[in-house]
Formats: sequence, structure tokens, C-alpha cells
Amino acid sequence: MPAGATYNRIYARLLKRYGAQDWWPADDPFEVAVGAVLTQGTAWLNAARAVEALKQSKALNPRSIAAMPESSLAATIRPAGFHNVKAGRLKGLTGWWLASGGRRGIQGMTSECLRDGLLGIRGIGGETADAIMLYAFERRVFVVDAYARRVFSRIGLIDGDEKYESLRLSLERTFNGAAAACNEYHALIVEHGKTHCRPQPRCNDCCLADVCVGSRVRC
DNA sequence: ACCCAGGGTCATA
DNA sequence: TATGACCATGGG
Repeated sequence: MPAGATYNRIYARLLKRYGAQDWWPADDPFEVAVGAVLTQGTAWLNAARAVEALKQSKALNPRSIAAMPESSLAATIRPAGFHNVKAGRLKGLTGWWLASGGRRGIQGMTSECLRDGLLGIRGIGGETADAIMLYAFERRVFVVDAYARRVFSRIGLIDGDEKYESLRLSLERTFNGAAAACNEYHALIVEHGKTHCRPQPRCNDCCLADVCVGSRVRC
């Protein structure tokens, strides 16, 4: 059986188990991008609180963030954790956003140009860049995160410690879904990962158990 | 009290 | 190239 079929099978299984996730929970592309930075290394609940705080301050737009002192920006996003570094990252993101012509200007960019632009921002690495590309600008990208590494590696499909870009390209080649499917797939993996394939413990009721290649793996 | 989260950077070996 | 420390808040 071709590897692509296995990824399709896992996708179908997760979709049936968890239902459509309807990501990204945001009103517009800029909010997606801000949320992507705020959720780095933190639970989404905390990032969402910081997003809400920005909204209440009427500051969830490029102009306001650009005009806001970095210290007060940091104070506003405090619940997201790492607020001092993230304030700087949001400043960098906002500067690039405005310089790129905003939502319209960015949407008109090629995916290569878009990724390069995002990766040029301090504090935006491969995963955050890809999340923005996929969820804010609907580019066909397979977002690789720790959950994807764990789920796929414990099933036996990948090694798990591949370099980011290499794994991303490999998954984009193997999984034959379109952008909308990549969107749903990543969200489903995250949802699954919250309760399965944990870093330390394991579980016995994984809906992917019978998909495992060989016997070395478990959830 | 301990582990972890929808990461990335930088210093060190 | 490849770990480890660091950033920091909050939930389970």
C-alpha cells in the first residue's frame, strides 16, 4: 500500500473521530498571524486570552500595534507567556505586514516570497510561518508540529527527528490532499494530540491503533 | 509539586 | 550538527 493511502486513511479516521475542527478561530488574516505568534510554546487558551485582550484594547490591527509602545504591548499580551519576546515578534510581524501592503499585498505574493518574508521576521520559524501561510492565506502547506511528529512516528510512518523543512516537503509530497485538507489535517492532529501520543505517558484507546506499522509503536 | 503547552533563538561542545 | 538554557503564564 502506497504511503499516501495511509495518510489518507489516518485523515479519514481522525475526521470521523473528532469531526471538522473549523480552524483557524479568528476573524481575519491578521488575527490569525498574531495568534500564531502568541500560541508559540503555550496552550491555545492562554494565547486566546491575549488575543482577546488586544481586541478589548482595540489594538488587534497593524496600525495600533505599530503605534503601541512595546512595553504596553507586552503588558497586554501577558497571559500568553513569553510576553516580552512575543511583543518584539509582533512588532516585527506588524512592520513586515505594513511594508508588504497589508492583507491584499500579501495575498498577491507567491508562496515562496511569502514564506521568505515570514521567515525573515525574528521569532517566526518554519512552523509559525507555515501556520500563517495555511490558515491566513490558504496556501497548500503541511504544518509540521510536535504532535505530527509524535503521531506519525509512533505509528511508524516517520522517524520523528527529521529536519523541519525536509519533513514538511516529504509530507506535502506524500499526502495528496488540497489546501483545505491540509488545514483540517493539522487541526485534527492537534486535537488528537491533546489526549493521545503524549510525550511521557501512553493510552490504550487510540483510534489509530490498527493503523500502526509493525508492533514497535503505541500511542 | 510536576509536567506541559497550536516555538524559536542563542550559546556552547 | 546537536543538545540545553531561556523566554513566562496558566491548566491538569
